[in-house]
Amino acid sequence: MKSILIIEDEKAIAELERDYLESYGFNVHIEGRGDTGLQKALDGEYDLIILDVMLPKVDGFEICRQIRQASNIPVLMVTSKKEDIDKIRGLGLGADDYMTKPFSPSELVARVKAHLARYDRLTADKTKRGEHIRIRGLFIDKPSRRVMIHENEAMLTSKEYELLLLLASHPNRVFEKEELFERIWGLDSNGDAATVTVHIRRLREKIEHDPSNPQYIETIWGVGYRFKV
Amino acid sequence: MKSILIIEDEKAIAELERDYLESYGFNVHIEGRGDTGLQKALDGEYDLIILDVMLPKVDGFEICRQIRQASNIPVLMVTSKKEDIDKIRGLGLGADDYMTKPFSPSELVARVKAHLARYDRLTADKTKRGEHIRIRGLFIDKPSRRVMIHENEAMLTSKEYELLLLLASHPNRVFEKEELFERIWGLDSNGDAATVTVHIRRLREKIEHDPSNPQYIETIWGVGYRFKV
DNA sequence: ACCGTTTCTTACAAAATTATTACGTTTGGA
DNA sequence: TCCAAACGTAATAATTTTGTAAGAAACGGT
Repeated sequence: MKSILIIEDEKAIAELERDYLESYGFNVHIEGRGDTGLQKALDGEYDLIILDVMLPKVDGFEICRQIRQASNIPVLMVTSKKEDIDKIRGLGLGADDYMTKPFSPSELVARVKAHLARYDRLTADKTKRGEHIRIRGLFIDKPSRRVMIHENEAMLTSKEYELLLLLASHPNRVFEKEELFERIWGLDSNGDAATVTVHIRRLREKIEHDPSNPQYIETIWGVGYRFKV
Repeated sequence: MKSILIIEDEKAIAELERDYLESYGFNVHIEGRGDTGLQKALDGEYDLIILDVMLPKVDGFEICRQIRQASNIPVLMVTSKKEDIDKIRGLGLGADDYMTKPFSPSELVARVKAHLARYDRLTADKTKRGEHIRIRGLFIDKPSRRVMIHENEAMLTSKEYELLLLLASHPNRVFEKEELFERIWGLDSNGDAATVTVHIRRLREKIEHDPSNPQYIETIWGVGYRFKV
């Protein structure tokens, strides 16, 4: 779940925003002052910050500048004065968006979603080409050895991961059980290929919606398995 | 110099945009049709695309979708129909911004600049720059080699600091124990990787709230460790 | 539809890996 | 030089993963 920090001294506005955002499944925290807000913002625990311009102690411009020193997370500035907009732009603070009060809550949610999506898109991009595999609802990130199945992380053991990676790296190719065993367990290993069956089963348990009717790893009778695409 | 592609069938509008953008030092190219525009867009020679929704041959929605398959460059959609805005959002095309005609040229330039700046900001290599790292409640200051954990300084020893820095410099990446040992102790070192285990333990003792349920440094069974983010 | 073969599925025990603690040695600063 | 902190090693405990076996189910050819 994404977390949003609202730095806003008008309690009524802040709570309205919070209620709306929470109803869309966001995790929301409110800070009423500039100084404490800045501290929270720099904690790095939030995915997006909604920042009022006029604040006690430290104003929104300064907070935005300081956030940008430390991170690139989306900052959405809010103001009631139209002339602030030019100032935000002119100062080159690096705010991602700005809205003038009053604004509709649905407009706020739409923008928040858009910014979060873009941020994910652009920062996920640093995973260079070939460092991850995406096939249907399955996502394999090699550097982190993580596997996501429809947004949820599948906690695979070492052997399960290697098995999946090998299969998914060669979509549709059929691997004999013996080959799988040799490539993952090693040529010298003394076990037998029945082990593969059990591991395939355990893997399916974790990545398939219905392990008995697998969508990803298909059994090729009398031969072995393949990753279906 | 940044290059901008305008895909727009109304010549007058396109040329107005072009003149204005050029006066701000941008390199501008105009395409009047959807199909040729898409081709140009996929060429990868532009830094930003201004995209009209209603176009001959292929419409703006489709172009946007296809651009997003291939890259993350900023796409600014333009339309004269207000209801298109909701459509752009609803479809989740990944457009970065949208403007309704008529709009002021200075507004256009301001947005273009903002999107280009953000894109540069987010795609710049993260690990290179920065004297410090901030992830969740953890703060690592490289010049002073100090580590703060939720406002409190953690007194790390040399090896502990190097371990943490290496891990935190590559968030989520899994390091094998052997690699950690080699990179911190040196290739020539005669010890073994079990040492890493003990140091990880000591490090956790200092930075984790509950060292037995680590929030930062995760164990990857059978492989090594990684800094979780 | 039957039968031999292959795979699925489950449960349990063995094996491997990491966590944790303790202790002796080394290092660097006072 | 002395002392305290840092470090490496080893032994043990705790935990997770893995291999094996055995009965059930599914398949394919006849």
